[in-house]
Amino acid sequence: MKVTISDVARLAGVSTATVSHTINSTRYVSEDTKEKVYQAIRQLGYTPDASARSFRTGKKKTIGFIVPDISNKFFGTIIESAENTLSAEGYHLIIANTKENMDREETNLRLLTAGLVDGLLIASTMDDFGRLDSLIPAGFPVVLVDRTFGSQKYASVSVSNFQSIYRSVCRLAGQGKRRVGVIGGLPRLSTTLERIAAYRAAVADCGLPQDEDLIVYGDSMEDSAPPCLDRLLDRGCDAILVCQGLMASVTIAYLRGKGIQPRQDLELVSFVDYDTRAYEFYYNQVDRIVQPVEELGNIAGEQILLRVEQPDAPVVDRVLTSVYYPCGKGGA
Amino acid sequence: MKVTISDVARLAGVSTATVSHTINSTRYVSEDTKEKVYQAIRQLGYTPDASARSFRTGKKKTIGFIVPDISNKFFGTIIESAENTLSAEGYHLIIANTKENMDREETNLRLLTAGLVDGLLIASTMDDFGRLDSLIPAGFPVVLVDRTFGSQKYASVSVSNFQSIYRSVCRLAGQGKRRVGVIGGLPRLSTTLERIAAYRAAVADCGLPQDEDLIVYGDSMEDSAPPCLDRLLDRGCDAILVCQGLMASVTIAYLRGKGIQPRQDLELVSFVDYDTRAYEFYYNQVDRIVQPVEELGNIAGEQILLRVEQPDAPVVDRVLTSVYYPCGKGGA
DNA sequence: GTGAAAGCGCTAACAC
DNA sequence: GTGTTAGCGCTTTCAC
Repeated sequence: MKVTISDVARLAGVSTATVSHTINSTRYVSEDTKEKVYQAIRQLGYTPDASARSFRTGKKKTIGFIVPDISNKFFGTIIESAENTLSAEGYHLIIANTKENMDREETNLRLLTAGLVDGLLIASTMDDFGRLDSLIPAGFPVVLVDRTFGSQKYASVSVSNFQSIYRSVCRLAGQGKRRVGVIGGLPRLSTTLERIAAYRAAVADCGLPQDEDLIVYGDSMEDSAPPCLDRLLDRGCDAILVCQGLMASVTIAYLRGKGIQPRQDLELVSFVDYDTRAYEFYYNQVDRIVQPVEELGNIAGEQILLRVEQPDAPVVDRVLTSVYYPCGKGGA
Repeated sequence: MKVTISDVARLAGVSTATVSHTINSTRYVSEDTKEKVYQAIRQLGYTPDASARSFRTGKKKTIGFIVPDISNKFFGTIIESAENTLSAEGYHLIIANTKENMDREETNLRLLTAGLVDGLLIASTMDDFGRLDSLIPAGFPVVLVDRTFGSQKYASVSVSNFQSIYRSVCRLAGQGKRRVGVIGGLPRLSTTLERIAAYRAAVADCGLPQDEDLIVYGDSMEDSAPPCLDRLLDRGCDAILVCQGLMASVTIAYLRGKGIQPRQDLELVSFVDYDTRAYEFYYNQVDRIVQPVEELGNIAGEQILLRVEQPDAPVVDRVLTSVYYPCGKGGA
């Protein structure tokens, strides 16, 4: 049957306390005793039971991550770097996929906060901060990732694209483009709001026509890109800004399929969520906005660990910035 | 402080046993009593503690998934569909990323089997079945996903690409292509072995030159595609088969960047791991081999649940098949 | 139809 | 430097 700490204690001729302390290095144990304990552990093939341990200590050594779309490489990469940081500290990651669905997010929040995890990373798809907030028990360690809300209640890590987008539009204007269309993600997301705001500001400042028809929204999933693009092409754009990585890569493929050459026929500014090297050939005819995806995940991991271990640490709002690479140039 | 089952029992004027049975519908409770219990639960905002429960019952309602590369959309999609199946049954998913590193896989196996999860999905990067096997406690529920080993010891779900690859090569030969190059993933993986075997068989059967220089291997990660491709181009291929989705999409981008038109300058057969619709324009000049990725994930989820709930269920080896779509045609 | 109470395996306060 | 033991919150057997 299952080998317990008492079995080990008995065989080693010591108390369970000593075995526990030996395993956890939590008080002094003489070399001799240690040796006896480890010997017994090996002999019995003992592994401490994780459930019993977390039950006893209240720590699960597990962080939950509520993600809108795991199959999106953007989130896949964030998860990867967060998991990296967490596993280095002995934490595990539980993934919950919401598919941009608020009810699924609600269900997952309820389940995960019920003693399953020590803390939560949330890339929320909620439109209403109140709804999110009401689902989080008081004092529960939370870090908002990528998508934020105005409130200072929870720590957050996000990327500001205002400057990148603003510059990209100005540069298009400087090249003589007049009708600059924009494709955004889900309209309710903080990321989309900021991006569209930057676009509007630049369009106004550069004296471009402020035509609401030039702004179209997708649902942040792949399939929504082609219809968005078709609408903008119908409306006679001479440049298009695609504000979401997944939709951007689909857009480029779609354009090429239609025989429309980026750069020659249409100026394109595209979000790139991936490691740029492998894809440089794919994006070589478009202006790129590159988000620091891995850094986002790393910081998210660090921040949630901090909050789990020091719940009273000051709430920080970390805002990273994306980099704008005009086509043909190397730097920003 | 924390609200426990005793608090609820006290307020409802019943025993903890009754509260437990009410919550879990595990023995008859009168309507009246039920009402009192639920009332107390609501009033106190009680949530049963998941750790205590799993400690007591030994069931964690959690499955672990050991993945080689979360940021690869292929695995992202498998995770997504597996999580879907699991969450419908109240299970959670813990992700461990190995980055195709055997030592990381070993560490994760040790951690996850130590009472953290009820069962394990493994897309192993191991070259040696013995090493994997020795890390899994006897009787632990395991399902091998995508990558298998000859042994019948564990249940598995995988995709056979033999037929697709064989046909694609024959078709290239039929079009008069002679020097067909192939790019494989990590040589040690069962998936790579089968794919290269299919290639060899077809090359031999079709009477094409059997030149070992036409077979190159990457590491199943993005960055390895361009050098592989350069080597094959140097060796004068008139057709190339890319046997891994991530490397395939990079290959296409790379070719286009070099001004080499698939179809015109070079025939291309490419693995496509994604939902085909959104990307059809990207792949419209290449022959495609499409794996049933979502189905793989769904079945993986079902199988591990089966094994967790009935450890003595017969060990099955589910082999799905990919579909070959010659360029320009709709069906297989 | 419901209650009393044992105990899952571990940690940590207290005792020596 | 090490042992004794209470008890974490829950499920479940046994009893009535």
